[in-house]
Amino acid sequence: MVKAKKTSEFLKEGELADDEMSPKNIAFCRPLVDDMRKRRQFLTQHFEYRRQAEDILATDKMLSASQLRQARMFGTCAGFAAIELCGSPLRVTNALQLRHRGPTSNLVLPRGKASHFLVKLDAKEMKVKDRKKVPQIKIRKNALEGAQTLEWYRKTIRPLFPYGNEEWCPVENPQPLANVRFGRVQDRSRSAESIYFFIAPQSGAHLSKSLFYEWISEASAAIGMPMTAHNFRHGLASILLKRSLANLEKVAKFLGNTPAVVQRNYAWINVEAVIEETQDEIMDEALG
DNA sequence: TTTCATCGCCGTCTCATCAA
DNA sequence: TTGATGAGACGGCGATGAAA
Repeated sequence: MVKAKKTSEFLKEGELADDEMSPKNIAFCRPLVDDMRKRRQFLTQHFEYRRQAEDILATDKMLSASQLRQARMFGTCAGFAAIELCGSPLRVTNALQLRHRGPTSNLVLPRGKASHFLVKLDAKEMKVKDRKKVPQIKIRKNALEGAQTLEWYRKTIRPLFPYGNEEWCPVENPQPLANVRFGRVQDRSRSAESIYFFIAPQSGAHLSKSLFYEWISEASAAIGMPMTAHNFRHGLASILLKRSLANLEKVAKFLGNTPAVVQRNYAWINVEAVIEETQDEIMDEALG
């Protein structure tokens, strides 16, 4: 094996990739740390997804199947991005499997005086099994509109899914998609609302990761920031580390990774940041 | 034809185990 | 106690087939 590593280009590349972020991900993150405009676009992309969905829904006419798909896609991406950017960059499967109903619910909706959403992941659902590393995550109502976007998703987009509205969810013989619009087809004798916050278009199960990857790829490209779902984690970590190397521990906790892993993945930022911080220290010494 | 679910492959990451 | 290693889980993504 050692010999093979010395001779095989493929294995050499694999060994290298194991130690650092992939070139593709670095290519995505670099503009975020270098370009203020890109950074702001990344951090507020949920607004743009929401605007796209609202544009599609701004009609009194029945939606076509394609328009319905687009509205669901942009709306779901807005909700997902709000969780990642205004709450915590959860792993994709954890976010897609959030449940706000039922005995295993792990997403608490705003109620009473509380205006925030609360994510309460169990250690069993996390890649990191250490319970101490699984904090509760508040998604607050503030200027970044995390909670507002989730509330909008819940009230406007989620009911566009067959199992997204308890007042008219079909249990058997689902209505044609064309009729699934703002609850126009109602059957109060039926109630099978999905327990999942993000719902699969054709069942009451959670939105599948493959379909979501397709949606986020398409939606992000449409707003001029092509990315994958996992790029939320990479992007946020890169931005925070670029601000200061002292954020290393903070970023590790934020991502649910170990500091060693963060240091290894974002070494390319560290090198540049170390040089810049050192230059600043020299300038401080020189100019007092 | 379009949309979506499922499957599978490869890379990445965490964790448990073991040797130094 | 620390570092190396391998197993297993998860992320990323394409291929394929079923259903509308």
